[in-house]
This record gives sequence, structure tokens and C-alpha cells, in this order.
Amino acid sequence: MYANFEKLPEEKKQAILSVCIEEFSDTGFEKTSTDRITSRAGISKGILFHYFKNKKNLFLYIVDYCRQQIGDQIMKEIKEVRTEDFFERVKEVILIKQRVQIEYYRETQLVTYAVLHPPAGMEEEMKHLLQKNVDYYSEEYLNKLLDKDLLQEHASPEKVVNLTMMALEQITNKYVQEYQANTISLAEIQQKASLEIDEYLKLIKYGCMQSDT
Amino acid sequence: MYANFEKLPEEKKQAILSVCIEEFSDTGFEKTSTDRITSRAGISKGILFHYFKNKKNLFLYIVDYCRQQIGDQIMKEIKEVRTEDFFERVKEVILIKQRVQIEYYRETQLVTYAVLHPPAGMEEEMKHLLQKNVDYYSEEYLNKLLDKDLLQEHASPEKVVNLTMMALEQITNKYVQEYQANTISLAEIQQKASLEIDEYLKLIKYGCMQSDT
DNA sequence: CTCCTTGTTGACTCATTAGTCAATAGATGA
DNA sequence: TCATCTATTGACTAATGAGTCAACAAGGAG
Repeated sequence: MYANFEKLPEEKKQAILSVCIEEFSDTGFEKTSTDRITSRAGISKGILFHYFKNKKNLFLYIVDYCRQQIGDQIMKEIKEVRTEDFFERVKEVILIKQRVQIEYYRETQLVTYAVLHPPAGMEEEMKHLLQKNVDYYSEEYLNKLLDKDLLQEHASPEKVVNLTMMALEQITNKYVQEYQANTISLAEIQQKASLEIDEYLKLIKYGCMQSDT
Repeated sequence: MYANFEKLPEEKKQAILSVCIEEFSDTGFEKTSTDRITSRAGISKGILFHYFKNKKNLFLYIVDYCRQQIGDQIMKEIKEVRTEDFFERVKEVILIKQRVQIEYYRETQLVTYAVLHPPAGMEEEMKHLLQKNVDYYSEEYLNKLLDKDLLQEHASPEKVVNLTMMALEQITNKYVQEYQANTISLAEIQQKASLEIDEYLKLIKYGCMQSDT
């Protein structure tokens, strides 16, 4: 489908891709102008439409490319994680995600935006694209690590996994925003996030109420 | 500023407002056409620009109007809540929010969208608008209801409030989506949400691990 | 009825943009 | 060298949309 584009020399491909990523993540689908893309990338309008046929296809290609990049990077790093304790592992995984989210922040922004607010007429494509990502680190897998024998009878494993993921993701997102606003170093926010994560994990593990209630 | 619009007969005002809300919430700022608004509302293009000067002002006016409507409605209902127990109260409040979110779903969608993804050049206005909403049901207030004497020493009140709000909001949002997708009744999703909330509250109160660990 | 004010119209301008296509440049092979 | 094919160009089209403005309508006030 995009063979003509793909057989371009890597250097030129990268130049075009990075301009597109910048433009789309900055101004969204509608407001991004193909004129601006072509002039910034130093190519003609004709050739862009020759490669991708239309703006919609270009956008889908770029979003999918970003999704893949992020996914690959996260998977690569997660594969190294050996920790078997559920809570420790979730923590490590979430900190990896945070790092990647910062390293690929434009890509993350673009994919998040595209999935949450698909441009008119792309709802189906985005759903399809999202599915490719769902299973790249399944909750099922985490679920298996949770030792059910240690859980209280009222605590269903799915709820524990869900609450934990939700809480940790919220914490890391908060710090990502801080990182982007000010100029704290990555190491610093990871350290802060790590401490806060520990406290929330304690809360989830042992609750907030004194046991004699 | 918008005196000319505001002194219109209520009926005509409502007609215009509701068309704008529909269009903006459906297609977002950029894609919404003032031509379409005027023709659907049965008014001329000239008069729309006479009332609001430009599209940006119109959008801000509509978003603020929606924000106010939602806020007023929630406040009205929350004022009736007498429950003093923190967890019970948070639950009631969140279920009220869920009801209002469903009743005013277009308005909610519009405001959420506008705040999360402000159209180019409206970032400041949106921040300002958000601030008006922040304190309409402060976490501070909820904080006061949390009896600190009952908490374990590791559980900081802010974290308990935060985790609770986050969890419950996520649950209600999940059910709102279900409601919008299928055709379950409001009563039914509120009942389901209520049960699930109870389980998460138990988890937050007493944790998931058996105490002898 | 006439003058004035205020509300309202919609055809028009001007800028922008996705997408096209005839023409050109460059490469390949005979 | 010439012929053929592919890659690339950029001026052009057609559509759309925000914002303007001269003109018209309505409703008093005198």
C-alpha cells in the first residue's frame, strides 16, 4: 500500500515522518496542513499524495507508526523485568511506561489523542488500532502473579489489579505533566514517583482503617 | 459583552444555544461550521457575528454556559446530601455526578473536551474556566470528614481521599459509557455502579492482604 | 406620516486547503 | 545517443469557511 514511501532511503523517510509527527501532535488532524508538512519536509505536495493517496491515510499511517514505536520500546524494556512479586512488578512496569512516555512524548500524545478523539470518519480504524495495543501487556498476565492465597476473601484479584494499575498510572501521569511543565530531571521525577507509589501500594495492600473497626 | 444576545427572548436563546452545543460537542471547535449553526438555528450569519463577534468568543461562551449548567445542577443536588460518614458521602456524591453527567451528556462532553484539548490559542481561557469549577466540591471539604483517628498511621488522609475519588470516578465513567453504548436504564447502571463501589470501598478501607503478613 | 434607532439579512470577499495533473527531471537499458 | 519508464514537481481547481457590510425591516417617538 505504501510501498513507494517505504522504499525511500531511511534518512528521507525519517525526515518526513518526524515532520508529520510534530505537526499532527501539535495541531491535530484537522488543523494540520499538508502544505505545511510538505514545505517543512522539503518535498512537493504531489509526492506526498502519491505516497499516501490522501490526508486520512497519511494520518493513520503516522499514528500506527507511533503506536508501534512506543509499543516496541515498552516491550523491549519489560522483557528485562524479572521481578515476580505482583506489586513490585507493577511498579517497575509502570515506571518503564513513564520513561518511555517521556522519551516518546510527541508520539504518545499523538496516539492518545487519536484514540480518544478520532477525527470524523476514523472511529473504526482507531478502534482497530487500539486492539493491537491492548494485549501488549495484558492484565491477565499480571493477574496470574497475584497470589490469591494471600488475599482477603473480599478482595477479588481483578479489582486489586485494576485499582493498583489505575492508581499507579495516575501518579506517573501527574509527574509526567510536572516534568513537561518545569525542568525537573527524569531521574528526579522517577524517584519522587517511586516513593509515592510505595505509599499507595501500602494503602492498597493494608487499607486505611485500623483493623479493630 | 454579549448583552445583545442575552436580552433575546428565552425561547430563541435556547434554540441557538442548543444548536451550538450539539454542533460543537459533535464536531469540535475547528470542524464546526458557523454556516451550519446559523442555518440550523434559523438565523442569519450576520446576527451570529453581531452577538458574539467571532467564532472563538462563541465557543468560549457556549463552553462556559455548559460548565455553569452542569456545576449548578451538581451543587443543587449535593446540597441535599446529609450523610456525614466520609465513604458513604463520597459514594453519594459520585452517584449524583454520574446522574448529572448522563442528563447533561452533550454539555459534559463539550466541557471535558474543551478543557483537555483547548483549540489553538485558547489555552489560557480554558485554564481560567477550569478554575471556576475546581472549588465547587473541594477535596478539602471531604478531607475534613475523614476521621483521622480511625486511620492507620501509614495512611495519609489526602492519599485516601485521592485514591477513593479516583477509583469511584473510574467506575462511574465505565458505566456511563455502557449506558451510552447500549440501552440499559439509568436506574440499572446506578444500581450496578453502587454495588461495585461498595466492593472498592471495602478494598480501600481494609486492603487486600491478610493481616498476618 | 416621517425620522431615527436598532435588529437582521445574506451575498460577498479573501484566505486556506485537500487533492489533481500535465509537465519535467532522472535513471536505466539498448 | 536515444527511447522508455519512473519519480517528482508545483501551479491549478474546487470547495469551504470566517468574517464584513451595504441594504432592508420593524418599531417607536414626535
